[in-house]
Amino acid sequence: MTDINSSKPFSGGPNRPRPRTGKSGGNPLFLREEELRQAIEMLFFAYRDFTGEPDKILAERGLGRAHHRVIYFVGRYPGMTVSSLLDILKITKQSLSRVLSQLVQEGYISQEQGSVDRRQRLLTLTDQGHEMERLLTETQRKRIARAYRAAGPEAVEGFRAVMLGIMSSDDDRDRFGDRPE
Amino acid sequence: MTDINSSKPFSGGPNRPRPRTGKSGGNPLFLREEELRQAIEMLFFAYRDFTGEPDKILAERGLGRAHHRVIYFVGRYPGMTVSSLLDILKITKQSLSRVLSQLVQEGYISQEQGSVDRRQRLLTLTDQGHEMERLLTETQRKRIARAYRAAGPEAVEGFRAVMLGIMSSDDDRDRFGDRPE
DNA sequence: AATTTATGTCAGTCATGTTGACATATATGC
DNA sequence: GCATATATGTCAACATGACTGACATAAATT
Repeated sequence: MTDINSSKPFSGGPNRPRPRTGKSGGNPLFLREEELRQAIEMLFFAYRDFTGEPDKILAERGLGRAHHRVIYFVGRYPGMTVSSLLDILKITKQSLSRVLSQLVQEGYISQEQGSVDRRQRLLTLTDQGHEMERLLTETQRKRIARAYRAAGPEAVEGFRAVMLGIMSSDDDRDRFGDRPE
Repeated sequence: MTDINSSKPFSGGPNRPRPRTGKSGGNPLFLREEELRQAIEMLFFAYRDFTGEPDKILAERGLGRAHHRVIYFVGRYPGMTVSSLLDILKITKQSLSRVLSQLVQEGYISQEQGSVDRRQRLLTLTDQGHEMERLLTETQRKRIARAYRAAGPEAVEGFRAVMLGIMSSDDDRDRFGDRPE
């Protein structure tokens, strides 16, 4: 076999596998089922590619996706507390601890005692942290910008509405309450 | 402190962290930056919740998210080959191998020698595999259905357009070429 | 007959998540 | 002031799922 087809799965030929759709032709549920499955797959493919570039950059520096998340959200909410971060990421304190202390140690994040509640360690990015944040987020911002531009403003509204609907909690939806006017 | 606020990060008070937006007020790039960051975060929150329920079900049965992906795509493309699966998942052969052989051993997936190319192992779900696939996918289908219903058909079109734009490769976009009419 | 392809496997490593227990400092309620 | 709750950190042990690199086999292709 030449390699003409090898990079394209299911690229043709009599034995090309076809999606299994469960119900048969005229059933009105058929389309709905197919539509929903496509959404499931789109989420998988889009998220896989969305995280791919930052993952590469991180790996070159001995960091992982978990570090990216922490850097991202600390950059987004400067002075946030550890518990806020735990609420957002929905991982355990121990999982965060490992990642966070590494980031502090390697100079990406600085901790400062809270003035109101002195038990809190308020988290902020160092200059190095900001630089890394920009480097990582830039790839994702470009990707989204490209998709938004290609799809148009109405599509963007639709995308946002569906994404909000997919989330489980109102608390998370509320983060997006203030639309950019 | 009472727990009135503890479940809602940033729920108020003078010290509530605010998003850092980089550029200042009147800059037209400001809104764009905020809009793009919201998209980045929506992808994170939506995907986190989207995978949460299946992950729980899987964990109860000693399986993980990787098993779900394999079960899902084999259910979707019955008779698919191992290399097709590798192309879709974009993981290494070794990573897939462990997951796949466990699924075969535990009776979720059966392998059959290809008739055209006898090197191939064509993958299909067993009855038990189908049952598991339904169990797992049902939670995600319901979630998407709810989001689609709430957002409306135009929003769904927009969602699809943006998701396609986020993907890296035309090969993946092509999977969604045949719209449900 | 030589090469390529499809698949499988072994050994080792790393990142990231988990649970459960325990420790410390600080804040809050009575 | 004392008891309790909260915010944070830390230890040990473990599982999953990704990786690399090397090697093996059978079948297809050239």
